[in-house]
Amino acid sequence: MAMAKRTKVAEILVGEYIGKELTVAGWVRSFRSNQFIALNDGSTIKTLQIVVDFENEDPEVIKMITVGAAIKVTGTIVESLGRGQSVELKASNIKVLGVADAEQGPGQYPLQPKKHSLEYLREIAHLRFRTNTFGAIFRIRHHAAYAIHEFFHNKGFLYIHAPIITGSDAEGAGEMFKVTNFDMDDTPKGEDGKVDFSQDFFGKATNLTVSGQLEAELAALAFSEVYTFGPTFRAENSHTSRHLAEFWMIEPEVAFADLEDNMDLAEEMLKYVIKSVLDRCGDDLDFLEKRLIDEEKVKPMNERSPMPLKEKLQFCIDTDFERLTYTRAIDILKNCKPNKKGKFQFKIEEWGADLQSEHERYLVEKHFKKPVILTDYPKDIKAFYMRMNEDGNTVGAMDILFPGIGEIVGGSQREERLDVLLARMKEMDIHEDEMSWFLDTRRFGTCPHAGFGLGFERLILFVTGMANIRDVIPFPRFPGSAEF
RNA sequence: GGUCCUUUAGCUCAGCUGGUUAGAGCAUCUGACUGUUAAUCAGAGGGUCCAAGGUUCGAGUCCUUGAAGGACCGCCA
Repeated sequence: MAMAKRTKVAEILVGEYIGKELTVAGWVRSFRSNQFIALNDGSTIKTLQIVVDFENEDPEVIKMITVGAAIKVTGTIVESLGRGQSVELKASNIKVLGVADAEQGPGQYPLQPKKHSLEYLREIAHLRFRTNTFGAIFRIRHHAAYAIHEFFHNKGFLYIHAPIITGSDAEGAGEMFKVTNFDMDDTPKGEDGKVDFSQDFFGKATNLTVSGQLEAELAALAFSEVYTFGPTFRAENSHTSRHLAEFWMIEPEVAFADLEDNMDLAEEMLKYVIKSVLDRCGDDLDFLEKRLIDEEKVKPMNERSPMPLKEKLQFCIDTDFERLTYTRAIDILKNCKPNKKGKFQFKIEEWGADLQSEHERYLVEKHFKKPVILTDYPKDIKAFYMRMNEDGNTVGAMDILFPGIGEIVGGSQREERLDVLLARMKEMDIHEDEMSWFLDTRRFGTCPHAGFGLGFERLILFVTGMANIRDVIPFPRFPGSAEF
């Protein structure tokens, strides 16, 4: 038997329902005066006020209405007599579907109608969805993901599902997690005493993917324009608020495109997603903006955000990203005040140095004060598949740097010339035989192509104004932690 | 992998140069009130001060080691 038809809170708050009888279901956020329930069903950050006729209601039912309880209420929508809301539901029937034990001790409902620390909520990630902050974050995350598919679909890109288990260990993007079906206490050994993966499930050593790029390249050289959007895994021992061991990445790959096309695509996509979130998640952004301002009140002026969240997002849409070469960036950094005064932990001395995050931050937050695209890095600090420039020293790479986040996109024009690619692989000691399937694209109908990787969680950090990447993915995985 | 910070009630925190019975707000429980907006008022219960060791007449406070959490750096998205 189906549950009686219910109307979502989001719908009630914008629709014409006064005088109508309907049913709602959700979780109690607060219960005041034995009379007013703030009911949230996740469809919006807002709550619907339920007015209980406490004089005629069963006292046993009223006792079960506590913060966190799931209830179903039938009643009539009326204009509110109070000030905080325009409409409310006058309850005629209340059914408690699930109580939330409020007694002290183990089993107590851990969410109270008050501010909790993000660290505490991280420990109860299975319940943090029910808070305003995480409700807002994950509604925004959904809309951002939807906007990404929408953007690429509208442009005629094909969504390609790259494999999560990969037989390649040369994706070149970091340490990999091993995938095996072996009994770890009794692994088959070969004659050389090493683990014999030929007896494993796949008949070879396999890993979790660190990037879908190589597979996306294969597809791009047939469909012209493709993208992947899936989980990726890095077994790096990273202890920062910007890294996860499991994160979601968007990787478009475009044939017949060069570095400039690549930058145009990335900038257009970022603006599209940010605009979609601004257009569709206004209430959630309002809440997060206010939360951020409150949180920053205790910080000194120079550590606060230069502008409120929504204004920052609008600014990002309205501004052309600053595009400059690595070489020009080094010039600016070499001659900037902090460098000359020794304020940088790592002084910029000469061309070829890898930029530290303090340098990137200076360029984005102090010098240009807007998103920056850095291009044409020295070949020695970039991956083997990036296209060699005419100068023989730099490659057609591009990194997009965002204020407060740092690198949000990393991409390049790919090396499509077989001889040049082979030479680079030899230089960087990457074995040709393992990559022959990839090299086939350069052997058969190769063409100029380009692509990039966008860290989805880093984009969500930016649009929500959150500070820790562990708070923008439902169940974060990082060194020492894989809870839930 | 490196550097630094934190750990006191269910939650958020205060606790001064070591001093005798460790506090507040919220939450919980009891009662009052009943058009509230994180309701209000009165009362009650609730503590292995992260753990182990040390210094001291005396340690929540000082020292050592460990654990857990966090920030930053490196690796990158």
